[in-house]
Amino acid sequence: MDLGENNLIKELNQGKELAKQLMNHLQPSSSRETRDFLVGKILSSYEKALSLLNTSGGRDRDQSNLVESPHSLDNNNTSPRSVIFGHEDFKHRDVFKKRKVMPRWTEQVKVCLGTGPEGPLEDGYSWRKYGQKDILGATHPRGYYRCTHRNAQGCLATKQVQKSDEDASVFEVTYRGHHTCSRASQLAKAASASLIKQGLKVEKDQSPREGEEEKVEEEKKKLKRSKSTLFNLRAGLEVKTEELDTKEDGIFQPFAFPSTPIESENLETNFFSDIVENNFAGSFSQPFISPTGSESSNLSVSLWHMSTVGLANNVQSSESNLTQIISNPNSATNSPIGDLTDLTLDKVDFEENFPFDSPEFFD
DNA sequence: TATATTTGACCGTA
DNA sequence: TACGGTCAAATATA
Repeated sequence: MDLGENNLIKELNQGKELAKQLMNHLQPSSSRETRDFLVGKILSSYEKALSLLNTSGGRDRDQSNLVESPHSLDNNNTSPRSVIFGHEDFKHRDVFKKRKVMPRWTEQVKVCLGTGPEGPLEDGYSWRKYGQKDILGATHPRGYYRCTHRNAQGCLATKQVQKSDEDASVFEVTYRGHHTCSRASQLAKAASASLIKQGLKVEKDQSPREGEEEKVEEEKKKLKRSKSTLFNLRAGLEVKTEELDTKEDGIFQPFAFPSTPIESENLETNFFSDIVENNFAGSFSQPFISPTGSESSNLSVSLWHMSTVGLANNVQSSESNLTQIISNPNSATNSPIGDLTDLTLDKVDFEENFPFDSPEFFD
């Protein structure tokens, strides 16, 4: 085992532990900033891990796909709410034009959304549509999207979005490739900044300064649209557990929202409120504006992405599983990790992650 | 004017 | 040869 592998394992383990902590903080009493921070750290950790994978070549990637999962997640598909997270799909190699062989990751997120103008779930990244095809046997065409920063930063992440045949309110989103653009790091930065801002007691835009009213109004408009999306999302959220190709890769595991009505409600409310109030609207570009006066958060999109990226690669927790953790909020208090105080804040590279003087940081 | 989307053509694979 | 994925010119939008 070389240094790179050690680092990779280290990053993945860190991400796993952070995810556990995050789960413990998915309760109303927990600070949103805390969750933001954790999400940011998770994203950062997985991005680092992915970078390591990317630099280790296809062979190593294939090996990574065989990462042993000591404990398979419960196939608790009976949960009323679940989201399916992706897996590495090495059958989907990009064979177009016989390019240089490049490992691909395929992550799938199946979510239920309204069919509003916003379209498929906003995931915090910016995408550009580059194609659409009618798929044989499918009622709806499939849209092809690539990262907006493909040219500028060589980010090769793509995704495919297709409306479900069975339920028009369901979008099946397949992610291919991981973002190498700065967006991912920005998500982490924004989350961390949110935490810092809380510490600095920076007031939100309840009293916008001169010249900012217009921007706030624009944000409100976005928010309004986003809330519409959220409404549909929440209304349409349902258990969508599907059998994925676990026979081959064996690492794709379901993620279940809590089945307990009360906790489920609480979690969902907070979770999706975050999505709507902060992220769907601006794809993280306006993380601190909250016309409703509620706390701002990058949690939702980050978590969403964390879920699709992080958990997809994960690698089951030795604790067994996030499904169990989430389904049983009480586990939070029993967790050996439990408190945020376990989080080593001093590990945060503030200089690197907090370029407050950067114009794009608080845009 | 810059950026994003649409859409028909093209290419490789099965 | 059908199909899925991508390209790129044309068009639309901000």
